[in-house]
Parts: sequence; C-alpha cells; structure tokens
Amino acid sequence: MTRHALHANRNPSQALGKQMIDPHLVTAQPEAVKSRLAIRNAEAVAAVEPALRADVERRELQTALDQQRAERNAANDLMRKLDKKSPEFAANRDRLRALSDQVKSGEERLAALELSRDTLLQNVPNLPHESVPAGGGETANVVISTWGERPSYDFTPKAHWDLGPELGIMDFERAAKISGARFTVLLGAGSRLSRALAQFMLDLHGSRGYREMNPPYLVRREAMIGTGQLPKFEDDAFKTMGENELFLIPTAEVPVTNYHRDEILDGERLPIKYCAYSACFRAEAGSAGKDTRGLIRQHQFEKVEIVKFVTPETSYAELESLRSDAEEVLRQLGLHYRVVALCGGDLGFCSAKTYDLEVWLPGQDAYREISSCSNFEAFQARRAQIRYRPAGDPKARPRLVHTLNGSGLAIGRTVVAIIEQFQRADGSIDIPAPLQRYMNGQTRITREGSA
RNA sequence: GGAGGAGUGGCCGAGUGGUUGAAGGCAACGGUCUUGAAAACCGUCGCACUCGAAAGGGUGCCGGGGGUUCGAAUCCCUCCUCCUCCA
Repeated sequence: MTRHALHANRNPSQALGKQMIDPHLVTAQPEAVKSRLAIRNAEAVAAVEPALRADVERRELQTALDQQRAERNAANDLMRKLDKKSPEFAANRDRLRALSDQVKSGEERLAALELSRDTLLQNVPNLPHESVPAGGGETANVVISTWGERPSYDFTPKAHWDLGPELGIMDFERAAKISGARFTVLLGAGSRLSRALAQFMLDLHGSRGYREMNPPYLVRREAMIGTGQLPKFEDDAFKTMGENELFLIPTAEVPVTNYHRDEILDGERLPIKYCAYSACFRAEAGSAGKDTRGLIRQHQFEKVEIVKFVTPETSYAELESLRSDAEEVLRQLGLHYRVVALCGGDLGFCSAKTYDLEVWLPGQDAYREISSCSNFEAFQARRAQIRYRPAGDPKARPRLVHTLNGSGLAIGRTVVAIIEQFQRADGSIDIPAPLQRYMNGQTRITREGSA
C-alpha cells in the first residue's frame, strides 16, 4: 500500500471513474451498445441516446475551451518577459483579465455539461455478456445444472419457520419485539450452526486460495459508489445519522472490492482472491409482502463473500471457477441445488453475467437463491479506478481489472436449507458431517429447552 | 476535546508566485560492454480529456473543493486523511 493510495481523497465524481459503462464505447458504437442492452430491457436501451447527445455537446465545448486556454497561456508567457513597469505590461494585463474571465465562465459551463453527461451515463447499465439469455422475469432464466437428488421424505417436510421455533433454536416473535419485522434470533444449536457454517466456509475458501479478510461493516459514501450501490439504490441502504455519514454494508463486496480502490495492481499478482465473513444490512425497500415468513429475507443477515480481481482475458474462466468454489460449499454439505444463468432482464445493474445457485427447500417445495455469482467486467473497476499493469510488459499502460464476486454462501439461508433438507420425521435435524467438528462433535439437533 | 506538522509521478524525495509536468534518486524498459550475467555507462520512462487517418498538436492534473492574481505545487479559506504532542 502506498501513501498516495492511502491518502487519496478526491471528490467522488473525480476520484471514481466518472461513469460505469465505457463512455468511449457508447460514443463510438452506440448502435452496438443498444442492441446488447436490448437483452436487458427497453429502459436500458432508452438510456443510451440522452447520454450520447450530452457527450457530443460536452466534447464541442471541451475543444473550444481548450483553444481559449491555449490563447490565454500564450499571452501569459509574454507577461513573464515584459517589464512590470512598462505600459505594455499594464495593457496586456487588462487584456488577459478579460480572457481569463472568458475561460472561467467556459469552465463553469463545461463542469455543468460533464455533470449532466455523467448522470445520464450512470443510468446505463452494464452490457450483458453474449452468453446471457434474453428475456425478462424468472421464467427466462436458464437452468444450467442440477446437483444431487431431490430428497424424498416419508412424511410431510416442514418449513423452517415451523421447525426452528419447535426445536427452540429460532425465535421470530421475540426478534420482532426487539427490532421489528425481518429480524430473527438464533438460539443454542441454531446459533452454533450459523457460527459453524461461517467458519467452515472461510476455511474451505481459504484452502482454495482466497485470502481471508475481516472488513469494516460501515463504509463511506465513496465506497458505496465504487461498487455501484449508489447513487441509484440509496433507498436500499441503511445509513448513520449525524454529520459523520456512514453506510451499513449490504454485502462484504463493498469493503472488499473498495479495498483496492485507486490502486494500480501488479499484473503478476493477479488474480487476487479474498473471502470475507460479514453481517449484511439491507433496507429491502420495495420488497413489501415478499418472503415475509422465516429468515429468507432479513434486514440483517450473515454471509461469506468471495471476491476476485482478475485480468479481462481470464474473467469468464474465473467466473466459472468462482461459481464452482461457491458450489463446493453446497456439495460438501450434501445439499441438493441447481445452477441458473440469469436472463438479461434479471441481471443486476452492474453485472455482465450472473449465475444464481438455488438450494432446494422441501418445506416450501421450491428452489431458493443461496448464492449469486457475477462478473462485473470493468464496470466496478472503472468507477473505483482499480487498475493493473500487465505482467511482463512494464511499458504497457495501466488497464482496468475485472471484478467478480459471489456469495459463498449466504449463511442464514444455508441454515434454512440444512434444517429443511436434513429434517427427520421426529422433527430433529441431521448436522452435515463437515460441520460436526465445528460444533463439538454434535451430530443432530433435537428439541432444546427454552424459556 | 485542544495545539501543531504533513499529503508532490510506479516508489522515495527536491521545490514558497512566472523558462516546473515538475530536480535528484530508486524501480522498470531499450542499448553499449560481456562467452553469459552482474557492475558501469548512454537513452527511454506519469495519468486523463481533446483534435488528427497518422505523424503530431492542444488542454487539464502536485490529497479534494473554492478563492486571491495577468499568472499558483508555491499565498488564503475549507474539507478529507495520516502523524506528533497536550487534556
């Protein structure tokens, strides 16, 4: 870490790449950009034209202004050589004063134009990768693979919101008393199971080349902008009151990706891989009425996140291996799941391609997302200015890295999956073998005494 | 909570109003030399925007923002970050 990078503190609109999509691409090939965005939706396509027009205007002024500046600079050069007491000096100074004012007002107009162009460009989402299926809604998503057998039961499997409280390891009612809706208290073996999962996941990813990181849970606005949560999705975030504004992280992706913000990484070191456990906080704005039962959709949950910084050439191969690393958690736990490639309409704003891992929840007779693995290509890196110098070519200019991340996995949802998939007729739960060593050898969860 | 100090290119570090995009050093790269390497010597070596088919121009950038001035890395204000000391 250099002192420069540590202390860099520029205005977000300057420090962070000013826009997310490659502005040159939009200007040079607007039609190609539009046709790629059509895989998402009409709104994305419509965002291109206004940004394009604003950029043309900006460029015209830029050119004109640069000429004025050149003129002023040349005149200024003259001033240096003139005798300060001569009448020429005074005359020239007056002329320069006017020129200077002219430049200044041009600079103001340019700043305004840049701002409006940037704002418009920030409405343009990332281009979907060519392999992304077109269409909108969950029905257009494509199932890539399915792992394991869907378990069968000689009784009617229960949902975790019944099993958990019956076993005395989950308390929704008291959680609501303390914190309101969308919070859950885990108790006894439930709490231990959650903790065991965190450790198991971190150890697993650690053994597969991810460096473990324990990041801050509160971050500055710049960090949220860097990973794309802001400015568009401010309503989804919790933030602190008062003059020291900080945001509660919605995912460890935010601090971990921003860890290398404003840096030029050594190409030799890529790929750089991290795994991080953290609590996550989401306001879940706009999800009223969705998943109101159980702990599927909470304001606070825990997650182990895996993050990669890679070269553009390797990012799609790295996406496959990242997905496989996330899948490995489910495989070792023996949980039945499937892999889905998200269609353009379901793709996140910053993502070029996303796989969801969906675990089977027999209590709900449904597959539910337990991990989302995405390649953001240079979209986040451009905003956060994360670059690298290609290995073996020290003269090469710095290039933007590609960033990827995925849940590995969402811990609460894994608890749910274990409870639902490994339930027995008597209501007890089998603990998967890899977790037992993290739970003092406990093999089953049975009804616990509670107040 | 109070008082000071600091932030310059990939890194270190000069520079207190004009010829400074910025000395010097390190690292890196090209070359000379060498059987090869090292050392030595010579040369190259920031990022971005913009004009141009290209060659090559122009402009901006010395933590961020604003101000003074004909002109700011340099003076003033403010914010951020780090360091030291005091309570």
